[in-house]
Amino acid sequence: MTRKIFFYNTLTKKKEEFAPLKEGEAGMYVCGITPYDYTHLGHGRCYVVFDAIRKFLKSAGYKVKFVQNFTDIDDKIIARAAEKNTDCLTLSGKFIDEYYTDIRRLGVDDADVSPKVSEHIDGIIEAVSKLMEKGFAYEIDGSVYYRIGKFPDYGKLSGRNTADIKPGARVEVDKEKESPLDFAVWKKSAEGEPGWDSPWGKGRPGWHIECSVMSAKYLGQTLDIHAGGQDLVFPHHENEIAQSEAITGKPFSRFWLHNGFVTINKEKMSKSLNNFFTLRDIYKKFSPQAVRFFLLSQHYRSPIDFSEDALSDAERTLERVNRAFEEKPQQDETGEARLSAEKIYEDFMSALADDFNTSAAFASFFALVKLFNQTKSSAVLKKAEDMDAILGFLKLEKKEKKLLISEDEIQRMIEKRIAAKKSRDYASADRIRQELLEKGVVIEDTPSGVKWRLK
RNA sequence: GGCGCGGUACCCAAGUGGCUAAGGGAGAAGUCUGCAAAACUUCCAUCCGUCGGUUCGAAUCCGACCCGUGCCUCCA
Repeated sequence: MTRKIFFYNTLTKKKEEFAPLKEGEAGMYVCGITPYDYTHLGHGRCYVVFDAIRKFLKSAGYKVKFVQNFTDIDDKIIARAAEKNTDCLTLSGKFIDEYYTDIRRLGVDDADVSPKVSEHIDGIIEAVSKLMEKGFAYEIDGSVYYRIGKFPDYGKLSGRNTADIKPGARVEVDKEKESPLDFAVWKKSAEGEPGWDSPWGKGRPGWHIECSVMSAKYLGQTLDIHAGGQDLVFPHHENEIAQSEAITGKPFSRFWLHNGFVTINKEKMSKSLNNFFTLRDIYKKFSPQAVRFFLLSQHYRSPIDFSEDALSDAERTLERVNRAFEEKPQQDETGEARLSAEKIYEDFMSALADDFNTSAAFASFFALVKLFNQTKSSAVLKKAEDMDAILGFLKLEKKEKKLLISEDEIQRMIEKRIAAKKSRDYASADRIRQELLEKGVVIEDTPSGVKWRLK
Protein backbone atom coordinates (compact mmCIF):
# COMPACT_ATOMS: atom_id res chain seq x y z
CA MET A 1 0.00 0.00 0.00
CA THR A 2 2.03 2.92 -1.14
CA ARG A 3 -0.59 5.25 -2.42
CA LYS A 4 0.58 8.81 -2.08
CA ILE A 5 -1.81 10.87 -0.01
CA PHE A 6 -1.74 14.63 0.15
CA PHE A 7 -3.35 16.84 2.73
CA TYR A 8 -3.41 20.58 3.02
CA ASN A 9 -1.51 21.32 6.21
CA THR A 10 -2.64 24.45 8.04
CA LEU A 11 0.77 24.68 9.65
CA THR A 12 2.69 25.02 6.38
CA LYS A 13 -0.21 26.38 4.32
CA LYS A 14 0.61 23.90 1.60
CA LYS A 15 -0.55 20.57 0.33
CA GLU A 16 1.95 18.03 1.58
CA GLU A 17 2.44 14.34 1.15
CA PHE A 18 1.18 12.54 4.20
CA ALA A 19 3.84 10.57 5.99
CA PRO A 20 3.20 9.30 9.49
CA LEU A 21 5.92 8.84 12.05
CA LYS A 22 5.55 5.08 11.97
CA GLU A 23 5.26 3.46 8.59
CA GLY A 24 1.71 2.30 7.99
CA GLU A 25 0.28 3.65 11.22
CA ALA A 26 -1.51 6.93 11.68
CA GLY A 27 -2.36 8.60 14.94
CA MET A 28 -5.23 11.07 14.70
CA TYR A 29 -6.42 13.45 17.37
CA VAL A 30 -9.64 15.34 16.78
CA CYS A 31 -10.77 18.00 19.19
CA GLY A 32 -14.08 16.91 20.61
CA ILE A 33 -17.02 18.76 22.01
CA THR A 34 -17.59 20.64 25.21
CA PRO A 35 -20.71 18.77 26.30
CA TYR A 36 -23.09 21.39 27.66
CA ASP A 37 -25.70 21.41 24.91
CA TYR A 38 -27.04 19.34 22.03
CA THR A 39 -24.83 18.51 19.08
CA HIS A 40 -25.35 20.80 16.11
CA LEU A 41 -24.73 20.60 12.40
CA GLY A 42 -21.34 22.30 12.71
CA HIS A 43 -20.18 19.53 14.99
CA GLY A 44 -21.78 17.09 12.60
CA ARG A 45 -19.68 18.33 9.74
CA CYS A 46 -16.45 18.15 11.64
CA TYR A 47 -16.98 14.65 12.94
CA VAL A 48 -18.38 13.29 9.69
CA VAL A 49 -15.47 14.70 7.73
CA PHE A 50 -12.79 13.32 10.02
CA ASP A 51 -14.63 10.04 10.37
CA ALA A 52 -14.48 9.75 6.60
CA ILE A 53 -10.80 10.69 6.53
CA ARG A 54 -10.16 8.06 9.19
CA LYS A 55 -11.97 5.49 7.06
CA PHE A 56 -10.11 6.60 3.97
CA LEU A 57 -6.76 6.12 5.66
CA LYS A 58 -7.88 2.64 6.68
CA SER A 59 -8.97 1.83 3.14
CA ALA A 60 -5.61 3.12 1.95
CA GLY A 61 -3.95 0.53 4.16
CA TYR A 62 -3.11 2.45 7.31
CA LYS A 63 -3.69 1.25 10.81
CA VAL A 64 -5.38 4.24 12.42
CA LYS A 65 -5.56 5.12 16.07
CA PHE A 66 -8.24 7.74 16.52
CA VAL A 67 -8.55 9.80 19.69
CA GLN A 68 -11.28 12.33 20.33
CA ASN A 69 -11.69 14.03 23.67
CA PHE A 70 -14.56 15.43 25.70
CA THR A 71 -13.80 18.72 27.42
CA ASP A 72 -16.05 18.03 30.35
CA ILE A 73 -14.61 20.70 32.66
CA ASP A 74 -15.17 24.17 31.38
CA ASP A 75 -16.63 27.57 32.24
CA LYS A 76 -19.64 27.03 30.03
CA ILE A 77 -20.41 23.72 31.68
CA ILE A 78 -20.09 25.28 35.12
CA ALA A 79 -22.41 28.09 34.14
CA ARG A 80 -24.97 25.80 32.53
CA ALA A 81 -24.91 23.37 35.45
CA ALA A 82 -25.55 26.20 37.87
CA GLU A 83 -28.41 27.36 35.68
CA LYS A 84 -29.94 23.89 35.61
CA ASN A 85 -29.29 23.28 39.27
CA THR A 86 -27.21 20.21 38.65
CA ASP A 87 -23.55 19.36 38.92
CA CYS A 88 -21.06 19.58 36.11
CA LEU A 89 -20.37 15.92 35.60
CA THR A 90 -24.05 15.03 35.52
CA LEU A 91 -24.62 17.71 32.92
CA SER A 92 -21.64 16.83 30.78
CA GLY A 93 -22.42 13.12 31.11
CA LYS A 94 -25.89 13.71 29.77
CA PHE A 95 -24.66 15.65 26.78
CA ILE A 96 -21.95 13.13 26.03
CA ASP A 97 -24.72 10.53 25.81
CA GLU A 98 -26.76 12.82 23.60
CA TYR A 99 -23.72 13.40 21.41
CA TYR A 100 -23.35 9.68 20.80
CA THR A 101 -27.04 9.29 20.09
CA ASP A 102 -26.99 12.00 17.44
CA ILE A 103 -23.61 11.47 15.87
CA ARG A 104 -23.80 7.69 15.49
CA ARG A 105 -26.85 8.13 13.30
CA LEU A 106 -24.54 9.90 10.87
CA GLY A 107 -22.42 6.80 10.62
CA VAL A 108 -19.60 8.28 12.67
CA ASP A 109 -17.64 5.49 14.34
CA ASP A 110 -16.70 5.83 17.97
CA ALA A 111 -13.13 6.89 18.63
CA ASP A 112 -10.61 4.30 19.77
CA VAL A 113 -10.07 6.41 22.85
CA SER A 114 -12.40 9.12 24.17
CA PRO A 115 -10.59 10.75 27.06
CA LYS A 116 -12.29 13.17 29.41
CA VAL A 117 -10.57 16.09 31.08
CA SER A 118 -12.06 15.21 34.45
CA GLU A 119 -10.22 11.89 34.35
CA HIS A 120 -6.83 13.40 33.51
CA ILE A 121 -6.34 16.00 36.21
CA ASP A 122 -3.12 14.43 37.51
CA GLY A 123 -1.51 14.55 34.10
CA ILE A 124 -2.59 18.14 33.66
CA ILE A 125 -1.14 19.20 37.00
CA GLU A 126 2.07 17.48 36.01
CA ALA A 127 2.15 19.36 32.70
CA VAL A 128 1.47 22.69 34.37
CA SER A 129 4.28 22.01 36.83
CA LYS A 130 6.61 21.23 34.01
CA LEU A 131 5.73 24.46 32.24
CA MET A 132 6.51 26.37 35.42
CA GLU A 133 9.79 24.55 35.95
CA LYS A 134 10.85 25.46 32.44
CA GLY A 135 9.83 29.07 32.89
CA PHE A 136 6.95 28.89 30.41
CA ALA A 137 4.33 29.60 33.03
CA TYR A 138 3.88 31.66 36.17
CA GLU A 139 1.44 31.77 39.01
CA ILE A 140 -0.69 34.67 40.10
CA ASP A 141 -2.90 34.15 43.09
CA GLY A 142 -3.71 30.49 42.54
CA SER A 143 -3.96 30.66 38.77
CA VAL A 144 -1.20 29.72 36.36
CA TYR A 145 -0.62 31.50 33.04
CA TYR A 146 1.35 30.56 29.99
CA ARG A 147 4.12 33.03 29.22
CA ILE A 148 3.73 33.76 25.50
CA GLY A 149 6.88 35.85 25.41
CA LYS A 150 8.94 32.76 26.15
CA PHE A 151 7.75 30.93 23.04
CA PRO A 152 9.10 32.61 19.90
CA ASP A 153 7.11 30.38 17.55
CA TYR A 154 3.85 31.66 18.91
CA GLY A 155 1.51 32.37 16.01
CA LYS A 156 3.03 29.94 13.53
CA LEU A 157 -0.17 27.97 13.02
CA SER A 158 -2.63 30.81 12.66
CA GLY A 159 -0.17 32.93 10.70
CA ARG A 160 -0.17 35.97 12.89
CA ASN A 161 2.56 37.60 14.86
CA THR A 162 1.93 38.68 18.38
CA ALA A 163 2.24 42.34 17.47
CA ASP A 164 -0.74 42.08 15.10
CA ILE A 165 -3.09 40.71 17.67
CA LYS A 166 -5.25 43.40 19.12
CA PRO A 167 -5.62 42.33 22.69
CA GLY A 168 -8.46 43.78 24.63
CA ALA A 169 -10.35 44.69 21.50
CA ARG A 170 -13.28 42.69 22.63
CA VAL A 171 -12.16 40.62 25.55
CA GLU A 172 -11.39 42.09 28.89
CA VAL A 173 -7.70 42.23 29.67
CA ASP A 174 -6.60 40.88 32.97
CA LYS A 175 -4.16 43.51 34.12
CA GLU A 176 -2.28 41.15 36.35
CA LYS A 177 -0.92 39.06 33.55
CA GLU A 178 2.55 39.81 32.21
CA SER A 179 1.14 40.05 28.71
CA PRO A 180 -2.49 40.29 27.66
CA LEU A 181 -1.92 37.36 25.34
CA ASP A 182 -0.90 35.04 28.15
CA PHE A 183 -3.58 32.44 28.78
CA ALA A 184 -4.55 30.34 31.76
CA VAL A 185 -3.31 26.79 31.99
CA TRP A 186 -4.71 26.44 35.50
CA LYS A 187 -7.59 28.46 36.89
CA LYS A 188 -8.27 29.09 40.51
CA SER A 189 -11.73 27.88 41.51
CA ALA A 190 -14.13 30.43 42.88
CA GLU A 191 -16.33 29.58 45.85
CA GLY A 192 -18.74 26.81 44.98
CA GLU A 193 -17.04 25.95 41.71
CA PRO A 194 -15.68 22.49 41.10
CA GLY A 195 -11.98 22.12 41.58
CA TRP A 196 -9.09 19.85 42.38
CA ASP A 197 -6.27 20.28 44.83
CA SER A 198 -3.03 21.34 43.23
CA PRO A 199 0.28 22.91 44.22
CA TRP A 200 -1.42 26.27 43.53
CA GLY A 201 -4.52 25.57 45.55
CA LYS A 202 -7.95 24.42 44.48
CA GLY A 203 -8.50 24.94 40.80
CA ARG A 204 -9.29 23.46 37.42
CA PRO A 205 -7.52 23.11 34.08
CA GLY A 206 -7.42 26.01 31.66
CA TRP A 207 -9.03 25.50 28.31
CA HIS A 208 -6.17 24.35 26.09
CA ILE A 209 -4.05 22.24 28.36
CA GLU A 210 -6.27 19.14 28.24
CA CYS A 211 -5.63 18.48 24.57
CA SER A 212 -1.90 18.82 25.00
CA VAL A 213 -1.94 16.31 27.84
CA MET A 214 -4.42 13.77 26.55
CA SER A 215 -3.14 13.65 22.99
CA ALA A 216 0.38 12.96 24.22
CA LYS A 217 -0.84 10.31 26.61
CA TYR A 218 -2.64 8.28 23.97
CA LEU A 219 -0.74 9.08 20.81
CA GLY A 220 2.71 10.16 21.87
CA GLN A 221 4.45 13.51 21.92
CA THR A 222 4.26 14.06 18.18
CA LEU A 223 0.93 13.43 16.50
CA ASP A 224 0.55 12.49 12.86
CA ILE A 225 -2.70 14.38 12.44
CA HIS A 226 -4.38 16.91 14.65
CA ALA A 227 -7.76 18.02 13.39
CA GLY A 228 -10.72 20.16 14.23
CA GLY A 229 -12.92 22.96 13.05
CA GLN A 230 -11.38 26.06 11.53
CA ASP A 231 -12.52 28.08 14.50
CA LEU A 232 -10.07 26.22 16.69
CA VAL A 233 -6.99 27.37 14.81
CA PHE A 234 -6.74 30.43 16.98
CA PRO A 235 -6.38 30.46 19.86
CA HIS A 236 -7.01 26.84 20.81
CA HIS A 237 -4.59 25.01 18.55
CA GLU A 238 -2.05 27.79 18.65
CA ASN A 239 -2.01 27.51 22.41
CA GLU A 240 -1.82 23.74 22.33
CA ILE A 241 1.30 24.02 20.21
CA ALA A 242 2.82 26.54 22.61
CA GLN A 243 2.17 24.26 25.57
CA SER A 244 3.14 20.96 24.04
CA GLU A 245 6.27 22.14 22.31
CA ALA A 246 7.40 23.98 25.42
CA ILE A 247 7.02 20.79 27.41
CA THR A 248 8.49 18.28 24.98
CA GLY A 249 10.74 20.35 22.77
CA LYS A 250 9.36 18.33 19.86
CA PRO A 251 6.95 19.24 17.06
CA PHE A 252 3.45 18.75 18.42
CA SER A 253 1.75 17.56 15.26
CA ARG A 254 3.00 16.87 11.76
CA PHE A 255 -0.30 17.63 10.06
CA TRP A 256 -2.99 20.10 11.04
CA LEU A 257 -6.30 19.60 9.29
CA HIS A 258 -9.19 21.99 9.67
CA ASN A 259 -12.69 21.77 8.26
CA GLY A 260 -14.65 24.79 7.07
CA PHE A 261 -17.76 26.12 8.68
CA VAL A 262 -21.35 25.31 8.10
CA THR A 263 -23.08 28.51 7.06
CA ILE A 264 -26.67 29.64 6.77
CA ASN A 265 -27.27 32.07 3.94
CA LYS A 266 -23.49 32.25 3.64
CA GLU A 267 -23.08 33.37 7.23
CA LYS A 268 -21.45 31.25 9.87
CA MET A 269 -23.87 29.39 12.07
CA SER A 270 -23.82 31.06 15.40
CA LYS A 271 -25.99 31.44 18.40
CA SER A 272 -25.96 35.22 18.28
CA LEU A 273 -27.44 35.14 14.79
CA ASN A 274 -29.92 32.57 15.99
CA ASN A 275 -29.24 30.38 13.00
CA PHE A 276 -28.19 27.26 14.83
CA PHE A 277 -29.51 23.83 13.94
CA THR A 278 -29.11 20.84 16.20
CA LEU A 279 -28.79 17.47 14.55
CA ARG A 280 -31.90 16.18 16.25
CA ASP A 281 -33.96 19.03 14.84
CA ILE A 282 -32.62 18.40 11.37
CA TYR A 283 -33.50 14.72 11.67
CA LYS A 284 -37.13 15.74 12.06
CA LYS A 285 -37.14 16.86 8.45
CA PHE A 286 -34.26 15.07 6.78
CA SER A 287 -32.73 11.64 6.94
CA PRO A 288 -29.35 11.07 8.55
CA GLN A 289 -28.37 9.57 5.22
CA ALA A 290 -29.03 12.85 3.45
CA VAL A 291 -27.21 14.82 6.12
CA ARG A 292 -24.06 12.76 5.82
CA PHE A 293 -24.24 12.82 2.04
CA PHE A 294 -24.68 16.59 2.06
CA LEU A 295 -21.80 17.15 4.47
CA LEU A 296 -19.45 15.14 2.31
CA SER A 297 -20.63 16.48 -1.01
CA GLN A 298 -18.42 19.53 -0.82
CA HIS A 299 -14.75 19.90 -0.10
CA TYR A 300 -14.08 19.73 3.63
CA ARG A 301 -12.12 22.98 3.82
CA SER A 302 -14.73 25.13 2.08
CA PRO A 303 -17.69 26.60 3.84
CA ILE A 304 -20.85 24.61 3.22
CA ASP A 305 -24.15 26.42 3.10
CA PHE A 306 -26.99 24.64 4.79
CA SER A 307 -30.48 25.07 3.40
CA GLU A 308 -33.61 23.03 3.09
CA ASP A 309 -33.19 23.03 -0.68
CA ALA A 310 -29.71 21.60 -0.39
CA LEU A 311 -30.91 18.80 1.87
CA SER A 312 -33.90 18.12 -0.37
CA ASP A 313 -31.55 17.82 -3.34
CA ALA A 314 -29.55 15.31 -1.35
CA GLU A 315 -32.67 13.29 -0.55
CA ARG A 316 -33.65 13.25 -4.21
CA THR A 317 -30.23 12.13 -5.30
CA LEU A 318 -30.15 9.38 -2.69
CA GLU A 319 -33.57 8.21 -3.76
CA ARG A 320 -32.02 7.31 -7.07
CA VAL A 321 -28.92 5.80 -5.50
CA ASN A 322 -30.87 3.71 -3.04
CA ARG A 323 -33.18 2.45 -5.76
CA ALA A 324 -30.23 1.36 -7.83
CA PHE A 325 -28.69 -0.72 -5.06
CA GLU A 326 -31.98 -2.34 -4.14
CA GLU A 327 -31.66 -4.31 -7.36
CA LYS A 328 -30.32 -7.83 -7.09
CA PRO A 329 -26.81 -8.14 -8.46
CA GLN A 330 -25.96 -10.83 -10.97
CA GLN A 331 -23.05 -13.14 -10.56
CA ASP A 332 -22.19 -13.84 -14.18
CA GLU A 333 -19.36 -11.58 -15.14
CA THR A 334 -17.89 -10.94 -18.49
CA GLY A 335 -15.08 -9.29 -16.62
CA GLU A 336 -15.69 -6.08 -18.47
CA ALA A 337 -17.85 -4.53 -15.79
CA ARG A 338 -15.38 -5.53 -13.14
CA LEU A 339 -12.55 -3.84 -14.99
CA SER A 340 -14.55 -0.65 -15.43
CA ALA A 341 -15.47 -0.70 -11.77
CA GLU A 342 -11.87 -1.09 -10.74
CA LYS A 343 -10.87 1.82 -12.91
CA ILE A 344 -13.61 3.98 -11.43
CA TYR A 345 -12.62 2.97 -7.92
CA GLU A 346 -9.05 3.94 -8.65
CA ASP A 347 -10.22 7.39 -9.77
CA PHE A 348 -12.24 7.61 -6.60
CA MET A 349 -9.26 6.87 -4.38
CA SER A 350 -7.04 9.23 -6.33
CA ALA A 351 -9.50 12.04 -5.78
CA LEU A 352 -9.53 11.38 -2.06
CA ALA A 353 -5.77 11.12 -1.97
CA ASP A 354 -5.64 14.68 -3.25
CA ASP A 355 -6.54 16.53 -0.07
CA PHE A 356 -9.67 14.46 0.36
CA ASN A 357 -11.55 15.81 -2.60
CA THR A 358 -14.93 14.26 -1.92
CA SER A 359 -16.65 16.29 -4.62
CA ALA A 360 -14.47 14.72 -7.27
CA ALA A 361 -14.83 11.33 -5.58
CA PHE A 362 -18.61 11.65 -5.76
CA ALA A 363 -18.36 11.87 -9.53
CA SER A 364 -16.74 8.42 -9.48
CA PHE A 365 -19.39 7.16 -7.12
CA PHE A 366 -22.12 8.25 -9.53
CA ALA A 367 -20.27 6.69 -12.43
CA LEU A 368 -20.42 3.45 -10.48
CA VAL A 369 -24.13 3.84 -9.77
CA LYS A 370 -24.70 4.19 -13.48
CA LEU A 371 -22.49 1.22 -14.24
CA PHE A 372 -24.45 -0.88 -11.80
CA ASN A 373 -27.74 0.15 -13.37
CA GLN A 374 -26.33 -0.88 -16.73
CA THR A 375 -24.79 -4.18 -15.70
CA LYS A 376 -26.24 -5.26 -12.33
CA SER A 377 -22.82 -6.79 -11.85
CA SER A 378 -21.95 -8.02 -8.38
CA ALA A 379 -18.38 -6.89 -8.95
CA VAL A 380 -19.64 -3.37 -9.46
CA LEU A 381 -21.73 -3.61 -6.32
CA LYS A 382 -18.66 -4.74 -4.42
CA LYS A 383 -16.79 -1.61 -5.48
CA ALA A 384 -19.71 0.55 -4.43
CA GLU A 385 -19.52 -1.07 -1.03
CA ASP A 386 -15.79 -0.35 -0.93
CA MET A 387 -16.53 3.29 -1.62
CA ASP A 388 -19.18 3.29 1.04
CA ALA A 389 -16.66 1.98 3.54
CA ILE A 390 -15.35 5.55 3.34
CA LEU A 391 -18.37 7.64 2.38
CA GLY A 392 -20.56 5.67 4.75
CA PHE A 393 -24.04 6.79 3.81
CA LEU A 394 -25.56 3.80 2.01
CA LYS A 395 -26.55 1.94 5.14
CA LEU A 396 -27.74 4.92 7.15
CA GLU A 397 -31.38 5.65 7.97
CA LYS A 398 -33.13 6.68 4.81
CA LYS A 399 -35.84 9.17 4.25
CA GLU A 400 -38.93 8.12 6.13
CA LYS A 401 -42.02 7.58 4.07
CA LYS A 402 -45.43 7.35 5.53
CA LEU A 403 -47.92 4.83 4.33
CA LEU A 404 -51.24 6.69 3.94
CA ILE A 405 -53.09 3.60 2.83
CA SER A 406 -52.92 -0.02 3.92
CA GLU A 407 -50.90 -2.52 1.96
CA ASP A 408 -54.01 -4.65 1.54
CA GLU A 409 -55.76 -1.72 -0.02
CA ILE A 410 -52.83 -1.15 -2.36
CA GLN A 411 -52.84 -4.79 -3.40
CA ARG A 412 -56.58 -4.69 -4.04
CA MET A 413 -56.25 -1.63 -6.24
CA ILE A 414 -53.34 -3.09 -8.12
CA GLU A 415 -55.36 -6.20 -8.88
CA LYS A 416 -58.31 -4.15 -10.02
CA ARG A 417 -55.95 -2.24 -12.30
CA ILE A 418 -54.44 -5.42 -13.72
CA ALA A 419 -57.93 -6.65 -14.49
CA ALA A 420 -58.78 -3.34 -16.13
CA LYS A 421 -55.62 -3.50 -18.22
CA LYS A 422 -56.43 -7.05 -19.30
CA SER A 423 -59.76 -5.94 -20.61
CA ARG A 424 -58.07 -2.96 -22.23
CA ASP A 425 -59.95 -0.57 -20.05
CA TYR A 426 -57.01 1.82 -19.86
CA ALA A 427 -59.10 4.70 -18.62
CA SER A 428 -59.92 2.78 -15.45
CA ALA A 429 -56.37 1.53 -15.12
CA ASP A 430 -55.02 5.07 -15.32
CA ARG A 431 -57.62 6.33 -12.89
CA ILE A 432 -56.56 3.70 -10.33
CA ARG A 433 -52.93 4.56 -10.84
CA GLN A 434 -53.73 8.23 -10.33
CA GLU A 435 -55.65 7.46 -7.14
CA LEU A 436 -52.70 5.55 -5.78
CA LEU A 437 -50.34 8.33 -6.75
CA GLU A 438 -52.45 10.81 -4.81
CA LYS A 439 -51.97 8.57 -1.79
CA GLY A 440 -48.23 8.63 -2.38
CA VAL A 441 -47.95 5.25 -4.04
CA VAL A 442 -46.11 4.98 -7.35
CA ILE A 443 -46.97 2.09 -9.65
CA GLU A 444 -44.41 0.66 -12.03
CA ASP A 445 -45.24 -1.92 -14.66
CA THR A 446 -42.05 -3.87 -15.14
CA PRO A 447 -41.19 -7.00 -17.11
CA SER A 448 -41.23 -8.90 -13.83
CA GLY A 449 -44.69 -7.70 -12.85
CA VAL A 450 -46.27 -4.73 -11.19
CA LYS A 451 -44.23 -3.03 -8.50
CA TRP A 452 -45.20 -0.28 -6.13
CA ARG A 453 -43.21 2.07 -3.98
CA LEU A 454 -43.82 5.12 -1.89
CA LYS A 455 -43.27 8.41 -3.56
C1' G B 1 -6.48 48.13 11.55
C1' G B 2 -3.85 42.97 10.93
C1' C B 3 -4.28 38.03 8.75
C1' G B 4 -7.33 34.79 5.51
C1' C B 5 -11.02 32.48 2.14
C1' G B 6 -14.29 32.73 -1.96
C1' G B 7 -16.97 34.75 -6.67
C1' U B 8 -17.56 28.63 -12.43
C1' A B 9 -24.52 27.13 -16.04
C1' C B 10 -31.39 27.97 -13.29
C1' C B 11 -29.45 25.93 -8.18
C1' C B 12 -25.30 23.21 -5.64
C1' A B 13 -20.27 22.20 -6.91
C1' A B 14 -15.12 20.03 -8.82
C1' G B 15 -11.24 21.76 -11.79
C1' U B 16 -6.25 26.09 -10.65
C1' G B 17 -1.36 26.82 -17.35
C1' G B 18 -2.78 23.33 -22.81
C1' C B 19 -7.46 17.66 -25.75
C1' U B 20 -14.61 18.79 -26.25
C1' A B 21 -14.78 23.29 -18.28
C1' A B 22 -16.21 16.79 -13.71
C1' G B 23 -20.45 15.38 -10.97
C1' G B 24 -25.40 16.13 -8.55
C1' G B 25 -30.35 18.60 -8.60
C1' A B 26 -33.83 20.98 -11.89
C1' G B 27 -35.15 21.21 -17.24
C1' A B 28 -35.60 19.16 -22.58
C1' A B 29 -35.67 15.18 -26.33
C1' G B 30 -35.23 9.94 -27.55
C1' U B 31 -35.42 4.38 -26.33
C1' C B 32 -38.79 1.24 -23.55
C1' U B 33 -44.24 1.37 -22.34
C1' G B 34 -51.31 0.98 -24.13
C1' C B 35 -49.89 5.47 -21.49
C1' A B 36 -46.72 6.16 -17.44
C1' A B 37 -42.76 5.19 -13.80
C1' A B 38 -37.80 3.56 -13.37
C1' A B 39 -33.51 2.86 -16.13
C1' C B 40 -30.57 3.93 -20.28
C1' U B 41 -29.02 7.43 -24.44
C1' U B 42 -28.59 12.49 -25.82
C1' C B 43 -28.89 17.83 -24.97
C1' C B 44 -28.27 21.86 -21.35
C1' A B 45 -21.47 27.36 -19.51
C1' U B 46 -17.43 29.54 -27.11
C1' C B 47 -17.23 30.31 -21.21
C1' C B 48 -15.31 30.66 -15.53
C1' G B 49 -16.98 38.67 -10.79
C1' U B 50 -14.87 43.27 -13.75
C1' C B 51 -10.77 45.60 -16.21
C1' G B 52 -5.81 45.36 -17.57
C1' G B 53 -1.04 42.42 -17.90
C1' U B 54 2.36 37.99 -18.50
C1' U B 55 2.37 33.74 -22.03
C1' C B 56 2.53 30.36 -28.25
C1' G B 57 -1.58 29.31 -24.82
C1' A B 58 -5.18 31.28 -18.55
C1' A B 59 -11.18 29.96 -15.41
C1' U B 60 -6.22 28.57 -13.76
C1' C B 61 -0.22 33.11 -12.98
C1' C B 62 0.39 38.80 -11.85
C1' G B 63 -1.94 43.76 -10.75
C1' A B 64 -6.06 46.90 -9.78
C1' C B 65 -11.08 47.17 -8.72
C1' C B 66 -16.13 45.36 -7.28
C1' C B 67 -18.96 41.90 -4.32
C1' G B 68 -19.55 38.14 -0.42
C1' U B 69 -17.52 36.04 3.85
C1' G B 70 -14.18 34.21 8.07
C1' C B 71 -10.53 34.86 12.15
C1' C B 72 -8.15 38.45 15.48
C1' U B 73 -13.69 36.82 21.67
C1' C B 74 -16.34 31.25 23.53
C1' C B 75 -17.17 28.35 19.23
C1' A B 76 -16.59 22.15 15.25
